[in-house]
Amino acid sequence: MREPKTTEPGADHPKPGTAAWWLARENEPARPRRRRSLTLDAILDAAMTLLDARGAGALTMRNIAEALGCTQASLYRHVRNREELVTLLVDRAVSVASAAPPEGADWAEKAAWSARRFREHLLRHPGVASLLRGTERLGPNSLAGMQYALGLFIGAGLSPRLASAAASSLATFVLGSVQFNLGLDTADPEESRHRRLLYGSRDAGALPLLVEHADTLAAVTSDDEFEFGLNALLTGFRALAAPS
Amino acid sequence: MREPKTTEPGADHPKPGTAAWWLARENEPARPRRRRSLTLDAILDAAMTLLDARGAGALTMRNIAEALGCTQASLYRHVRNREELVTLLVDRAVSVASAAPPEGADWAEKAAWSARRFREHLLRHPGVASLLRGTERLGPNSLAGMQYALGLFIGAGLSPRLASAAASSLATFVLGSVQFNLGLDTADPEESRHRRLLYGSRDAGALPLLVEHADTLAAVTSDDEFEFGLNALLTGFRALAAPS
DNA sequence: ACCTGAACACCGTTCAAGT
DNA sequence: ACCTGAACACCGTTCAAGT
Repeated sequence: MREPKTTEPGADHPKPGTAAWWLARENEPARPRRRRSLTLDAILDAAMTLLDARGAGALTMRNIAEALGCTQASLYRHVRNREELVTLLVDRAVSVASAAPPEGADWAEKAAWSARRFREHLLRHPGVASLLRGTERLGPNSLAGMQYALGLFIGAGLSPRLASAAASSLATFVLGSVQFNLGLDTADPEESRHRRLLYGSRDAGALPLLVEHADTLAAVTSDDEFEFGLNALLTGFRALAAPS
Repeated sequence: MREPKTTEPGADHPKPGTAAWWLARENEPARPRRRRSLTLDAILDAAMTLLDARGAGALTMRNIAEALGCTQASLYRHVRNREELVTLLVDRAVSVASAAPPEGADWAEKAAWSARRFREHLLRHPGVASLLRGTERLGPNSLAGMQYALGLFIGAGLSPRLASAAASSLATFVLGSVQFNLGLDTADPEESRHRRLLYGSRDAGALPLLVEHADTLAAVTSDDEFEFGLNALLTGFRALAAPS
């Protein structure tokens, strides 16, 4: 947001989160292992604590520095800018995705289990969900999740290409369903009541279905939506995997 | 973000985008129709122009005011805060969703047409896509889209409840697939090359499928992902609508 | 009744100067 | 080599004062 005056931003360095950036990162000359009081891990830990405790709005360089007892400027010794910090934080926060589902289940049950688990993790850490867009999923933890999903869908009979599309679709759906309901407690009876009022008071000529089914629509929770969509996606995967 | 010192934010007024907020909005005493040089519509027009031309990062109260030739403070006479402005802007920018698909197509083809059209609209206006989260979809234009989708899925044989879940799932998927690839041109050969390098250079012990299929995976575009996921979702809807 | 000017409390980022 | 202090150019929001 605060770009330097003369140079194009990112002309020198790839944008955090891109493949080029992750690649460049591991080819860097392995930070001189001096006695450092401040480490990248400590910064990310502090950032994660802050994010969980006070939300994405409180994730500022000043607050992170304060939590660590250093100055803002010190952070820039470990991180090129805030975007880079967020990219690293998000990949780290997403490690749960590679937890192993119960053995003995078929591929669809395993995929559903992982998707639900990922969603629950994000619901417990809404700050992470709110940061988890734009940023591409190419960090080590995201890649581990991708490897797992690929194995599942290839095992189900999809080509590597389609398995990749299936894995992305599922991740997109999980993330989208959390983000689209962020800060919106659809299970809250007060919110549900307001939605019923809103639907019911629309113009019945223009929006007849909303008016007619106001009660039903207002009662649908984001859990319902998620379960239905997950079910539909996996059913679709199964159909598309079956030999035509 | 800048909350007043003593009072809880939103203790007085509902959060922009919630059902309660949209309801409260239309019950307000219909702004005294004086000669006003500055109107809400003009503000939203300027904001939209700014958003398209310079992106979400440039959508500041200062820039909007400058474009209109007024001071920042004047904006607050028409809008309670920036969040409210964004909520109104997003609903307005989403009106395209209610365009009518070709007649004579079946419900699944119509749904696919609308989904593609919505996605293309968002891809052409990435600024809108980047703002279109959190904010719930309860504005007039969102509701029009919902009415349309409900009609489609009820016509396909789903109950109103499931039709609502289907409509939400589809919207979630479209939005998620755009946001998840924001600023990431998967069709860019340079980006694709970097992804191939990244996948190919992983540890073959831990991530064998990524290494083995690096070429294939790097070639998958976000268009491919979207088409596959859309197809899967609609196939799933069809299966779940059919009498078991 | 409407709009402005000026301030307030914040941001991310940089960099000379200290140790 | 590492960290600090202090600044710079921005934010959103408020409010007394003007017209």
